Amino acid sequence: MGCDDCNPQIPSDPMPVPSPASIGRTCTVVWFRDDLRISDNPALDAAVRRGRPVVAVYVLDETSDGIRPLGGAARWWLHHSLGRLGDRLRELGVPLVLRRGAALASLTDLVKSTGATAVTWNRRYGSAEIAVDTAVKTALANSGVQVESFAANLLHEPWTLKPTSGPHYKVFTAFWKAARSSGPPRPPLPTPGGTEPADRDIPSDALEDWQLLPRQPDWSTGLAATWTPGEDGARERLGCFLDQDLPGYTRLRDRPDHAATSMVSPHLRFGEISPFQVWQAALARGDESGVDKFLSEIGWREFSWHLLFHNPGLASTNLNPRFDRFPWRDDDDGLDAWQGGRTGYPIVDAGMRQLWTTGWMHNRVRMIAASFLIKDLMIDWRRGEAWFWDTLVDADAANNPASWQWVAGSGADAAPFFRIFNPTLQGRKFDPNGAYVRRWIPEIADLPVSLVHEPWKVTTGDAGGYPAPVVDHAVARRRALDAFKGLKD
DNA sequence: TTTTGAGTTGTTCGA
DNA sequence: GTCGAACAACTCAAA
Repeated sequence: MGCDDCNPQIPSDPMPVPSPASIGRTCTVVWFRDDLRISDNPALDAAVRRGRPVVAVYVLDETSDGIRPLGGAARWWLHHSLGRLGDRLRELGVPLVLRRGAALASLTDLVKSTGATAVTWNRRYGSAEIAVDTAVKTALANSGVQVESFAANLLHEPWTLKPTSGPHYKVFTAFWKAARSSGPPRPPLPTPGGTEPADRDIPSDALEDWQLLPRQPDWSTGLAATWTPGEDGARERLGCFLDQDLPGYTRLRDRPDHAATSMVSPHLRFGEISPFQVWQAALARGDESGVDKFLSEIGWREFSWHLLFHNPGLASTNLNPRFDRFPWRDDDDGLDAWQGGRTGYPIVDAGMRQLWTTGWMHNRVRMIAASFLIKDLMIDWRRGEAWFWDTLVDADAANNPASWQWVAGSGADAAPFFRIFNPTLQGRKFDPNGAYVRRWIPEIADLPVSLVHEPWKVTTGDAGGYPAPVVDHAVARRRALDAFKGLKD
């Protein structure tokens, strides 16, 4: 992504200063979740400030009620991110303990065995996660352990922004206006210094034993070539974006044939960088054009979490119940073609292949691919959401379903029903030379620009075996419009 | 309480 | 080739 030749202007962290070891003192446990960073981490900061040895723990919880299992791409990312986090914590004198199982049992066991007198963590906002955290807090408090939680992963706690009427914001513009006028986000916390070394013999799972990495087949080669999970990779990615691409962001952000977007989404997803850090770094670029546009993307992330907090069923239930009557088609062949990048529409297929290879898809192409599944194939948005959940490295519990519902028209502030993307026009408009589709679809790499987004018009030869369109867009569009008409009362 | 303006990302058709 | 209107109504948020 052209990041080798730039120097991020974000200062690197100071070296930790170890304190003298002490024996027999109580420790503080920091429970890491979607906040795999040591800088601007309020829970870690508070634990270090207590002046006792600190023990970090990550719990792979696949059993607690309602916790959504991680997708395959996310498991790959988690493995590498935990590895990096462990390294950085070790430099601070903090061991990272890995436990697998229900969070409640894992935490109470760890607290008991270490004799910890306090536990800290940064808040989560999904309903199942909140239920787990509440149960853990109650159990620990009942046994005399001090528990403290912090705001770390959103600029605004979801219950703090409220419209003058109604329970919560449902329109982005109003939400973001209120957010921005509520005062500037706090500055990021500095990286903590060293702590008293903790006992290193606390039993921990081995990361390898969790088997988060794909085997037989190992499909992660493209992911490894694209990403550097971890706090350092996050800082470098953001720095490169701000230095190189922010000035042209407004103009080029919709162009998948340019690397003009930040690609910090997976780092934010795993909390390797905080929105407070992103905010401060972007604003430090002064009033460069593109800053507000970029910050509003952070705003959409905030809005999605706001929606999830107030609508726990976001990933499974139409926000607009009228869509419960929508006549979704049961089309396994269509779904298969879409997932495999074989719909016959180059811009859709290029996106789906980019997703499969790298765990990421350009935002503009996500909209086109989602619109195609929902409107051209009339396949339930939940099927698409599930696929993205499994294959995206940046899928989070709020952004992914909120965005799918937005495209479907069933969500908050949603696209109007008549907005049906024409994959040919979108391809011509946002990939005018065809560089993006050629990169991901070698079958059509040699077609002239005039045909590269409409390979079915090729009369000589067979476009290298590239499939014919699975549906005729004009026909499919008509069909979708008729279906939407049926939703009226 | 009522009113009013507005609402991320588009396409097609006809003049 | 360009441009404006139509495409549905509805809900939200603030005055």
